Amino acid sequence: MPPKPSLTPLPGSCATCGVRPHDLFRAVPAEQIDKVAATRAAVRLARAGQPIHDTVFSLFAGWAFTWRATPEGRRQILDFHLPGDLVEHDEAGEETVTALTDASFCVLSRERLCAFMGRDACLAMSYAEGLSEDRARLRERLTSLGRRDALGRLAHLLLELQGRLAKRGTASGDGGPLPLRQAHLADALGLSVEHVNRALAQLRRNRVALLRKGRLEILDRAALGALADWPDAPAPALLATRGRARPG
Amino acid sequence: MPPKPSLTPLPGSCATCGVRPHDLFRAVPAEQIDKVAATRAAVRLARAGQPIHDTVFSLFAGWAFTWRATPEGRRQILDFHLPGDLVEHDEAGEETVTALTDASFCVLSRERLCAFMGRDACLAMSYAEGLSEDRARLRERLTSLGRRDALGRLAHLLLELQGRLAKRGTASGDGGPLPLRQAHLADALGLSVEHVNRALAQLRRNRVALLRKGRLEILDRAALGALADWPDAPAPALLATRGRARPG
DNA sequence: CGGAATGTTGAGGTTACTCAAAATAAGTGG
DNA sequence: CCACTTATTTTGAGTAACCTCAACATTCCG
Repeated sequence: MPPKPSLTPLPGSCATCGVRPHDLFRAVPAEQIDKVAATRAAVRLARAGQPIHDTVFSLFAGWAFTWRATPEGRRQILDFHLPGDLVEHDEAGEETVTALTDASFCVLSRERLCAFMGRDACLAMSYAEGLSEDRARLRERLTSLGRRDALGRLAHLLLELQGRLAKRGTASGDGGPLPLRQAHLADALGLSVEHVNRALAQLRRNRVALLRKGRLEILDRAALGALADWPDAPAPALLATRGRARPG
Repeated sequence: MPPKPSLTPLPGSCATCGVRPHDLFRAVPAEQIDKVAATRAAVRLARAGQPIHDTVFSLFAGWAFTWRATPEGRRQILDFHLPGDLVEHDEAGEETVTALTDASFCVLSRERLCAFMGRDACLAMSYAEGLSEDRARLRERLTSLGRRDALGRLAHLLLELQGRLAKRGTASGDGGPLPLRQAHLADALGLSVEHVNRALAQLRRNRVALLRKGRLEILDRAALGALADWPDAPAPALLATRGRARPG
């Protein structure tokens, strides 16, 4: 028997590539598609859980994530990558990229890409735009880890991912595919797996959101948004149980 | 009597600007300096603690920081800005920029800057490089807030800032100017002021680092690095007191 | 069917928070 | 330079959120 066939069809030519409208090359006019194709060094496939060593690639199908290990064997997930995302990392650096699901991607030549960007300022700006979005996302996350409690962090991340999926047409308003294990959530949110589990249970119990079998179902978007925004102020008791009641 | 004179001399022409070697325009050749000057809409000065409403500017002297407010009146500091940094933000967005010290800066015209970058791919790449550094810094911070304890977060931030200063020649290996209040540290690290104070006290007590009167003095760089890297593993008991001793 | 990975639940401990107050330092007007 | 006010730092006591450890249940997959 041949190896299990990929669940994700391989990308065809750049001209017909389904994710191109959302990726780095979205601004490149049709007649220059061949230049895009020229930056492509290879098309590759990674199984779920496998590290990806290529230092520049454009994700075509599947999810990936970038993380950093701690000496104690823990990890901090720095970002999740969805189809269409450009992913970059130094081979030398402390950061690692791992496939979250089976994933296929186009490996790009850093040299050729840089050369292309050096000539085409629009492409360079499109690249900058992507970096700027990354930064905005990281700033949101930083705010989460710094000033939101477990429930707020979780709600915020769920909404972030749902929003990114929706932008690609992969998710509707009330849910979408979300192939994360609770361990991934924990490592992205700076929490323990057990605590994430309890927070998810709370969302489930209160019919706010449901995560199971790789799908997220948002049952009460307003409540989820209120939690994500911030623990207390904007949410007028949409959830009964936010920890035990305050003494005062 | 005229208003208290600024402590920071105003920038002269772009050609002789002291921070240009470290800023966005570092790659612009000498004969095109006039184009740089053309993107400059104004030179302005902000007093310590004042908000800066300009949406694109290049910091010339002094410090600033970008932060986000929570409905409860708390804040998360997202980044600190040093001389030479390009600072951007949406006026509409949730983020605010505030001068940390008295600061002078060149306000840039977003239109003219974009036009310049649209023509000059090198400038666009230089801009992208800055964004990439921002992202790397934010990733480090995210790791701090997610997986490091208070002492680790503090050590890491102090080293980060010291490193950035050193790159500009403003700090030496064993210290430099650091005009932050403990409240800024707390809001950047996701801690309470009191806890930051205790952590600083511990660094002081153990002769690792000293922060007072707007200056940081690093007494034991190795120990500080060990703390920053991660709580336990790489640090062979350089500090006696890391919380109370473990029972086991 | 059996093993491994993942999810769930409980008990007890630790870090960091909150509240409160005192001690310093930094400004300000006289 | 001093009296006064205000901001910042420091210390303490009690508490809450989250963690760790340890089982156990469940799902996944060969």
